Amino acid sequence: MGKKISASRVTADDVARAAGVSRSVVSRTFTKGASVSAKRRKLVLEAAEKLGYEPNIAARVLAGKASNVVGILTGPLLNPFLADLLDKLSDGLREAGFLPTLFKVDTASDAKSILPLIAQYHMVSTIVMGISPSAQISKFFSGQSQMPIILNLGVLRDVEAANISTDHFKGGMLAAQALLDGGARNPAVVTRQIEAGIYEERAAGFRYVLDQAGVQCTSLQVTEGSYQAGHEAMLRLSKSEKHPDAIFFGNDVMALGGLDALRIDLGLSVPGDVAVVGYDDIPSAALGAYRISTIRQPVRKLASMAVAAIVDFENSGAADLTTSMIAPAYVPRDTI
Amino acid sequence: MGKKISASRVTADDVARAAGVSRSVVSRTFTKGASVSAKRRKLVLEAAEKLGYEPNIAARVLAGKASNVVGILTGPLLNPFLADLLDKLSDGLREAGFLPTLFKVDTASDAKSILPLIAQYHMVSTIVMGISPSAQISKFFSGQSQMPIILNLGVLRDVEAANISTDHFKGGMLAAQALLDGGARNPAVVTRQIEAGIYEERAAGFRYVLDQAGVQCTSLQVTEGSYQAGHEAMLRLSKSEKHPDAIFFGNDVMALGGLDALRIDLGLSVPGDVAVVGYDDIPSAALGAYRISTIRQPVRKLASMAVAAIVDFENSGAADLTTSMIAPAYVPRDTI
DNA sequence: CTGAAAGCGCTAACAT
DNA sequence: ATGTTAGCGCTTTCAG
Repeated sequence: MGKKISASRVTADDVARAAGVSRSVVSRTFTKGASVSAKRRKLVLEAAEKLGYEPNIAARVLAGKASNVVGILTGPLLNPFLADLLDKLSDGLREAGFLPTLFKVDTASDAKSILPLIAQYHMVSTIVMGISPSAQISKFFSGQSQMPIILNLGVLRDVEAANISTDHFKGGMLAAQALLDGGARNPAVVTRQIEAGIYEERAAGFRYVLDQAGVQCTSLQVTEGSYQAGHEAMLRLSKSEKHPDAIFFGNDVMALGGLDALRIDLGLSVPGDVAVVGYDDIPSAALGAYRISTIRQPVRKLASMAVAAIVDFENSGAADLTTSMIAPAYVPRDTI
Repeated sequence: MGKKISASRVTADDVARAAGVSRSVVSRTFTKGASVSAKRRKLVLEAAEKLGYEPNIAARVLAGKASNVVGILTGPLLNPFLADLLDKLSDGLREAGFLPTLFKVDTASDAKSILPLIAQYHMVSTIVMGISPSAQISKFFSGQSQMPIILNLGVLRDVEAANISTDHFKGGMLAAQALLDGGARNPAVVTRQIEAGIYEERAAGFRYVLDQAGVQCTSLQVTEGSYQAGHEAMLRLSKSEKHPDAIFFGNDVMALGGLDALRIDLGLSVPGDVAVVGYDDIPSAALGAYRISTIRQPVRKLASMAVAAIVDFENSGAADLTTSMIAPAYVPRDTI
């Protein structure tokens, strides 16, 4: 019990000695674009292989090479949309040669305590997603020599960072149009209250199209984006004076809860009695028993743009703090 | 466009100068358990605060301090169970002062290419989860001076690593017992074929209890653990000679697909005509339209034990390569 | 308790 | 193309 693990590490000097060359040659061998004769390179590679040498990143970074680690400050991974985004992000980052390190927090206020930590690691970039970037975070960014990226948090005016996001206003518009096309006369929208205005943007786009069409809209705001919250919101909505015949849920998880309330608790038919649209297009939205019509976020595009921004930053040395809004798409299924 | 970001960093020397002390004092101030007079400590802290100093981790590690980064080699995060596990793991790791960095791969063979990368970072530990630890990975571990942890991959004989897992055999037993208690006469099990034997362990436990009870069991193996796979498996099962009246799906996602096949495609009632048990207890299993009876994996426990193992390793300097199997629990819902 | 000095392993001029 | 040298920012003896 308690197996001792060999702690000795093989250094470039060891390899140099074994290969009968200087340390520089070893370093160059492992630096792409450096000049080493084929003969010595082979010598070094063989020695390295035999000794099991791997360059020490800490030393490399300290010696002035850019670190290739990018921080990901994310909200709860129980959120299927975030998990998906993280998945795509790690793929993209890895392909581009970056190493994602995770700072997961449950609330925006948790994030504060993590900021100093992030600073210590001299990341190339840190990507913020799934939590509202408070003033605190914004201020932190402006003091760092790294590329700050805010991912999918909608329109943000006060943050100095590259802002890459789904166009949530547009998403809301698509939802409204779909519902209208489906014959909605009395729509409602349930949004979630969070610092970042993404749910509000969705709702605003929704109402905008409705206004244009001269249709009134009921709004309901809940504090969580959960199944429970969607369920309760639906029940509450059904008790209001004007029974809505079409509901736009701010995300799919809430739509799931709302649908169950509608069909199981209220005994209504969807889309017969009430039409429903969700948002995100998480896997559960496609489940046979739900098949929720929803607004699909461009996860892959979001991820690849974030990676591209970091690559650009490395090449140019300057952060391009542009805002990019990517249009989502309507996915028709069986709830409209 | 293209905002230049200030690249200058504040070093311990800067702080020392500003505080009128030597660099050593600054270092000690930031090393817990070092001796610095209250007066100078205050001086240093103030100067550090004013200049926005954060110790450079790369330098610290290079100078001999243990790195606090632990690698997580994980399978696809689209797997809700893995996402959940990762979520809990990052929380635990952070509380214990570790920094999780992510190596996400889609298949076990992808993992090979990542191994050298992991070596470069001199992690304290790396945790493998959601992919089958091939011989390649095993061999890699044995050469490293870090704590290797295999998380939730079942019984593994050939790997030199701490093995922390749900007791999948036990899980299978629970599933069988539940189905038997529900009156199953003609059960079936659908497992997934992967290198690591976890699905096979579940099925083995399942069959073991059935054998004891003198009940025959149909087995079906699929290549993916997806909704689609579960759906197709169910359809196939229904066409076989002996129509099963109880199905154990190797995971909840497959159970979801199977349930839809049962109710929507086959027009059968669950649990009236056929009983179903899943495995994992992912959020979707609890959805109103499904409410799958399932075997819940001890995610929190899994995560905390992994963290504890790393903490132990840091304290003792020796890796405790014990195998720990944690019992899952049966969660009765509406499909039995 | 404090400061001086010696590295940790690597890269990047700088001379060959 | 190669070797030599000087750091990167920090921790840690070692004297004082």
